[in-house]
Amino acid sequence: MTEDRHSQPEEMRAAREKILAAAARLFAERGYESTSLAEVARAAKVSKALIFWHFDNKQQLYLTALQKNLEPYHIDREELAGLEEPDQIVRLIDSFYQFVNDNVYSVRFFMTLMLRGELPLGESEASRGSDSLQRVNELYRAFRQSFAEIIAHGQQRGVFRRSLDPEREAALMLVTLVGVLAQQFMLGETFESSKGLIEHYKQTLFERLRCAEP
Amino acid sequence: MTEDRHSQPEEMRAAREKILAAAARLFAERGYESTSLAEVARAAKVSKALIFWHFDNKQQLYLTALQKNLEPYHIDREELAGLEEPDQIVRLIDSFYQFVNDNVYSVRFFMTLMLRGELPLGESEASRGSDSLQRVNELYRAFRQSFAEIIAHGQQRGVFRRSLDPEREAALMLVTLVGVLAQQFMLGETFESSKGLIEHYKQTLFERLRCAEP
DNA sequence: GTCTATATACAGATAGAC
DNA sequence: GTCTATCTGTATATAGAC
Repeated sequence: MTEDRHSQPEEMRAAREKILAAAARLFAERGYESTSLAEVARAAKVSKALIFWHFDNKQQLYLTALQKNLEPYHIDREELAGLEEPDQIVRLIDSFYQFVNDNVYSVRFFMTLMLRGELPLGESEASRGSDSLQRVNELYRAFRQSFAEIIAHGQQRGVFRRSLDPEREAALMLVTLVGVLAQQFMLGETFESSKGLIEHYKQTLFERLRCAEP
Repeated sequence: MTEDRHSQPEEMRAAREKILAAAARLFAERGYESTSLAEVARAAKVSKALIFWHFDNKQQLYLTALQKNLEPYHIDREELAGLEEPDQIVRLIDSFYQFVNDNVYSVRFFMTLMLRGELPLGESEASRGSDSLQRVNELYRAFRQSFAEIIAHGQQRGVFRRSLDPEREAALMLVTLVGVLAQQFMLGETFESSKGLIEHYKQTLFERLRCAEP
């Protein structure tokens, strides 16, 4: 999971970009309803009217900002090559939380959206909003599938128990990771305070996955 | 986890109660920002002005409605008495999801609030933060502690592995339960579709907790 | 206690100068 | 492209009759 945003100095960016950056941050922090365009304008240091020159309306700004938040991320499978399966799993778990930690606002934002089913514009077609949500779902599935593949490989190589169903295990893993995340956000805890729990989970996980000595 | 709301026929209730009921439902469904008092008034079949006679302002109505949503719930420890520890755990897990299923709106609502940090909380003191969030935290802790106690008891009776730390295990359990919940909400799944996952988790859990034959 | 009517503020959105 | 000024709708909240 890596990010390749090519960021530029604040002052040099075109107004449109400044608006998008401010909007992405504010919508993520405060949500759609309670973020006014006046606030976005102030944060971006432009006039309200300029927002309407660049975007048709509030919703379109919002959708564009969403997409901007999602585009740069992908799972980096290269970096796992050559590692033992257990290490691959550890690496994937860590990069999951690294990603989350680096993008608290966006992640919180998307969790809120999905939680409320707030895919704006109503969930009926035509709303390109669901594209963004679609992307999140893809990302989620990609993680799950990566875990499943690693487990399956590990089984073939005899390091993981063969009695397990990789898909089921991967699904449960993702659920747990998301649970830690949710708790972290919901109880207002920091990433640091969750670390103990995460380490404990890794240990638990390997006790489950690992073969008894062959 | 049981509910003991004493509901009355819609027409007979005092206006204040009708307002609270409508507010609780609408806030839970649509959130604070996007629920107008006009809608509440319409749903409660009273005038907007009457809301302000009964409540100081929108926020106070909101907080009062929240409390109404939470008060009736508690963990019913009686119902666990006499069961074997593993059965107690199964029962607690099931009643957790039963509760959630019976109160989708409220649960979703509170998760959203906590996620957005919309209420000034954080689990440690200081927050004059709403009583309601405090209540949610208490409930969460009560569940976790119940699990920890059951595990500890099971250890003493020799049915669970003694090498485990009950608090740690309970924390991880809650995280997983919340994770299933979060996924259910976020991916728009139904409770039914999560059942397979939950059953798989129970099985995984007991493989971890149970002693090898003594 | 409950209503109608109204005050006040601010949201999203437009017009038009530069 | 960016601004100031303004329109229009709707939100919270109040006044006052009954």
